[in-house]
Amino acid sequence: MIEMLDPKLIRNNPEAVKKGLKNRKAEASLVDRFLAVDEEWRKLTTEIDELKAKRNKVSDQIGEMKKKKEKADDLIAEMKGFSSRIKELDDEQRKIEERLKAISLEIPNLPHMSVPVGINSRDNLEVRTWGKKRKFSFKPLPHDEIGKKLGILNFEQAAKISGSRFVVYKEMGAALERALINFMLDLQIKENGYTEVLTPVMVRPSSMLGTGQLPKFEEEMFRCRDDELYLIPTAEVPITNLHREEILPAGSLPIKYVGYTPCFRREAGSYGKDVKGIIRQHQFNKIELVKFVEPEKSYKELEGLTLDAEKVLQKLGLHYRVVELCTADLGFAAAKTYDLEIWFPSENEYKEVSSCSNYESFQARRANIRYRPSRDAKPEFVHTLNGSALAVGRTFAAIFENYQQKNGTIQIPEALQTYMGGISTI
RNA sequence: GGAAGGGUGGCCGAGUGGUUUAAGGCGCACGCUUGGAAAGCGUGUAUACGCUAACACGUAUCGAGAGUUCGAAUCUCUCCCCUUCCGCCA
Repeated sequence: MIEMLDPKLIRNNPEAVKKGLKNRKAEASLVDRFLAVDEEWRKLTTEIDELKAKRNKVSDQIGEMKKKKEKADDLIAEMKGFSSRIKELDDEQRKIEERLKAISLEIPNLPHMSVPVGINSRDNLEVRTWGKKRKFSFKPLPHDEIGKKLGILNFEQAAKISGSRFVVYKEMGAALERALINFMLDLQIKENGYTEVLTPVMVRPSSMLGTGQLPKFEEEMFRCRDDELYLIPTAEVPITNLHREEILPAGSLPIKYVGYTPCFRREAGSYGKDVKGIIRQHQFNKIELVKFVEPEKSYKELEGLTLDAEKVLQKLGLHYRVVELCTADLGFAAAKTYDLEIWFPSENEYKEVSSCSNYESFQARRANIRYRPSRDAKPEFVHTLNGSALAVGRTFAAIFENYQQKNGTIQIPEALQTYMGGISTI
């Protein structure tokens, strides 16, 4: 049965779990509801197990007697109807399990003890910045206007072929997007030791369950009409599911993947938000880092993963800040999250280009991903982490804004020039 | 789109109602043997849950679910998945 949190943790430390839930503004009474149903389930399970033990024993006896050509009619008569009683209890048990599962699915992950307690996103903590805001001798334009003027971003044609929240990249715009993808991939593969994967972008419902998009966030995803397939909202889904239902052998951790995929999001409920430009699109490109690690190392690995993502911004020379999300702003499955935010001069605002999270065993439980600590040891759940490195479209927009010149051209960051055929200006 | 075949332990693979508490093999671990190794021989080798201080014990799991039966890997039904061939196609 899928458990979101370790049931033993809830049984043994209900007060600690409640406190964690309160801190992230989740319903703490979930704990008491869970414990009540859990108790019911365990009582019934013990009873059922005893009945089944008797059934198995008597059936064996009957088999033994038949083998010896003895009459077993009395025993068979005695057992008539026995299984139907078991079946009734089995049905009851199944109903209880469904209730237990429904409650479990509602329980979010617990914040790590290092996460600052807060009541909303204003309590997020800026942990460091890199670089400085550029000083402009002219009024910086928003990225979409720059793109339109240069004729390399076209929103009208995108709307014609696909509707709002889509964009067509042209000429050096398309080339820049492509350069960013290759640059980001190469960096993680060659310098940070990640294994490259190129996965399907359409997945089954079972994969969406594995990483937690289903059942809660169904309305956020695009689904095929005639096939049971969803378009992925992030590469986290196919990559984390690579090892679903597996027991990874001792010594195989950490496993580090980097993958490029387009991502698809319906953005239901975001009407009116980020309507201009390419900040919030139904389809966007993203490079994703995913790690499978040993539990005791996962927080060290989170720091490393965040630095791996930051390195992209540093090489591109983009000023950014690292924000640690407070308990109230954490995503449903995350225990701790750092966001990377780039400064956008046209709005004098920082925008998220990466979110790096430690899920601890939360996803591993759902997706049943385990490992062996040593050769003969019992399997344990891995810890999973992932982070964007980076959202390509937003990085593209940030380059437009931060590298724009007074004459309307855009400088290409040095690190990208070899990926752009050596040119230095658009 | 059409047709066929198949899902059994870490892997291969037997198994059509009761010593199958899943044969046998491979792999792996330990031991015996050896100067050392190989071979050979022997022993062991799933997961989850419950109950336990622990050992032990119990229950479930042969793709999933339901049915028949005292008893199902095995019989019946429904579904899922995989493979192959034909057709179409980048």
